[in-house]
Amino acid sequence: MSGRGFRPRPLGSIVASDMSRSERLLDLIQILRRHRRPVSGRTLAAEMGVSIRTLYRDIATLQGQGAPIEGEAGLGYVLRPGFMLPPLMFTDEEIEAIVLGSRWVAKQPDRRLSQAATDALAKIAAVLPDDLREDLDATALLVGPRAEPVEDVDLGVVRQAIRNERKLGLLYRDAGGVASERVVWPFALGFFDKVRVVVAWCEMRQDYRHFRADRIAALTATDIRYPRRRQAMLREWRGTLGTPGSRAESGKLSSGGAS
Amino acid sequence: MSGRGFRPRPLGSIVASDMSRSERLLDLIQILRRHRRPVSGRTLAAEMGVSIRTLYRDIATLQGQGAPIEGEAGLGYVLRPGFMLPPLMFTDEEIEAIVLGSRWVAKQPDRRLSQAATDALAKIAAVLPDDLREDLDATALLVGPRAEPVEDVDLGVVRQAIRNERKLGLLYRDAGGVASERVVWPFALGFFDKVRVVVAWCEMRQDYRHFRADRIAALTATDIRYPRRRQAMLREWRGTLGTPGSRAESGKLSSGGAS
DNA sequence: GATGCCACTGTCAGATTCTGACAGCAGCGA
DNA sequence: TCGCTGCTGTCAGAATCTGACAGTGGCATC
Repeated sequence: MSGRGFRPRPLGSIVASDMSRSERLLDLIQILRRHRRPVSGRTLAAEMGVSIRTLYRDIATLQGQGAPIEGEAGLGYVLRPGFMLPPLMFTDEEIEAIVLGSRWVAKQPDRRLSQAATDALAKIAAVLPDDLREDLDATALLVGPRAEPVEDVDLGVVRQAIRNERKLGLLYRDAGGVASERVVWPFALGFFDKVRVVVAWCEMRQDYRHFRADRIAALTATDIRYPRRRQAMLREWRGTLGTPGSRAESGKLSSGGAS
Repeated sequence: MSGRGFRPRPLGSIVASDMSRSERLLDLIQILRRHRRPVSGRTLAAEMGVSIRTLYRDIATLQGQGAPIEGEAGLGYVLRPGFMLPPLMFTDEEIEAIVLGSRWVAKQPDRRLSQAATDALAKIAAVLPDDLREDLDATALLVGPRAEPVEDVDLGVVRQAIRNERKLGLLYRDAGGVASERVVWPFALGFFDKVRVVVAWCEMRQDYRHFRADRIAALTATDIRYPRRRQAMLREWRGTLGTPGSRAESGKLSSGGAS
């Protein structure tokens, strides 16, 4: 009668029977993620209903696992950005999909992301049984060279700006080769036709524009917060697209670029 | 001193300190994966150096986790195809790469794989903290409609044939629309220019050929094992490609298709 | 239908592990 | 110096896990 299909739990539990320890470890990470500033061990212990001694033990265990938790005396604990995926059950095809997708990303022009995909693949491959890995080599094969064109700008800057809702200075060269300098409010970083595309509100045009990453000549990060919420702009922008259809990432872009 | 970076272990250990139970559970899955036919509980127990009673408890626990283990009296235990990923530590960018890649796969023509990617994404999303999920919605955005053309054939048949090294009957329509019937030895399923491509040895041409999935009119699975090893053919085929370069999935295909 | 094999459950004492409390050291900023 | 905090050692009691034993029911073979 039991377990058919995987049912995710609100907070990952590693093993059903040991409700306490393993599950608590996952919870601890979630709690740490919630706090941006350092949290004292005592606070964490209280939040988990456990003694401080145990908390220290738990942290040590997690660090032994590779969790990037840093503790500094007088301050507290911080979790370096990152995330620990709890154990997940995947079908062969789902793993195939993930591996194939990651291999595709690894071949994309976005250098940081490409590297990240390679790293992720290595981590996944390290825990896969040999036979499955061999299957994947044959079946999740990607043919074709790395996608051109490689952009020179550091898209990490864009990601940062999006995450923190900051204005961004842009030196852009449009399809005709005409250069322009703009200040934009970036809120999404998309893929279109093998190119990464920054989607933003353009202060100059007073409208939504998208910018092909390979045509961006220079980026200037700023500390200036733009006045709107990222999510709201994303929704609004989606509304302006032709396809109203599916909820997540449908739509199309005109072929040109910013004007 | 402690944990910087994640170091994968040969066999996943969930929690360093409880060397015994949680780690044993992962091992058990690995052992089950190795055996294709049913294994008796006693065998498993012996292989793990544990009593039968404990083995039953472990199996129950795993099933509670969602592991697709099936036991039948008089036979033994079998693990339905699938794999349980142990807890893995990913950076934000690595998760972004995985999600982006999976979203890309979800938009590909291969229906089964597309569905698998969607399922995998749902599982991952279910365990991600909200803020990270929001970041990903903006930053791992995929723009553009589902890739055309959608093939009609069931590529699952091809996967099966590759996995078991069986011959495959093919009704193929080439670029000029000319139909032909062939028997091929499939050994890889690749991606090229938005189309899935079956790579195989063609008995008719006595050479390696690739077949665009959208031009395959019909597939016939057989039980006839082809005389060579999949891996060897894959290596050989790679050798025939222009690019000798990187080890994994480089190379290019001529634009045509099979002839 | 008798027999053998096997999956599964209940129970219970002993082994193992985890936990909390107490004590103590070290780093850091006020 | 003081206060706050991270971090370690130790140890007894609590919680959990484990193995042994007993018993039920399904299935195929003799």
